[in-house]
Amino acid sequence: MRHAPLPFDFAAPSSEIASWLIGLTLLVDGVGGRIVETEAYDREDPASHSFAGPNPRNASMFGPPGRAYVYRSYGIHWCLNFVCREAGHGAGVLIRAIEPKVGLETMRERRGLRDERLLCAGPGRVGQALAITRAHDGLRLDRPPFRLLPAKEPVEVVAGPRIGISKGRDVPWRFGLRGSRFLSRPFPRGEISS
DNA sequence: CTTAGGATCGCCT
DNA sequence: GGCGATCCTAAGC
Repeated sequence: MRHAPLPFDFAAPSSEIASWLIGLTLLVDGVGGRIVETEAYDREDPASHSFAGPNPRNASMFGPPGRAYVYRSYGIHWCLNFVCREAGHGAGVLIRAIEPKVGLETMRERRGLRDERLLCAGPGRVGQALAITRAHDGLRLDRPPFRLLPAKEPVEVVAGPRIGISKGRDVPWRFGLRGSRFLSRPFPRGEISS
């Protein structure tokens, strides 16, 4: 597939942006790697934090696009999203897995692990490896500490059902880099590619 | 390989 | 009081 040029328009639908992000490099304070797994969420989406309307936790999801929405998962993990659509809409893309490339030792220390494969294989692990906290909530993605870099080569993107949700399993809004060994989980065989 | 339980917080009914 | 856009560890097959 072909990537949208950077900087692309975060006002696009979250399902499109989620697939565009696969293969791009994300750095936070110079640490990170290649995005290999994302999930899209939208307002009319029972699995989305925005489904029930604005509240203090999800406020930045209803803010301007192109910013971070950071939430606390299960009271323990920090998870990073990119806000999509127009301000007030309530859409976003969850960054679920990254192929570690830059700052490997920093990420190993933060995670307390050596195994590269497990450093960023899941949204909570990404948060820990990139030291995401509430302080990042609402920050612009086109400025430090964030950096989003274009892919060097075209990538093959696969899609499938989202993980860890009970409602909204019907839409294939999980996207991944085909064949990557850094996914949080493998994609079901024979899934759609683009 | 799969399954089960605990940690721990914010918003919901 | 219940339930998550999760992860880790331990135990079972």
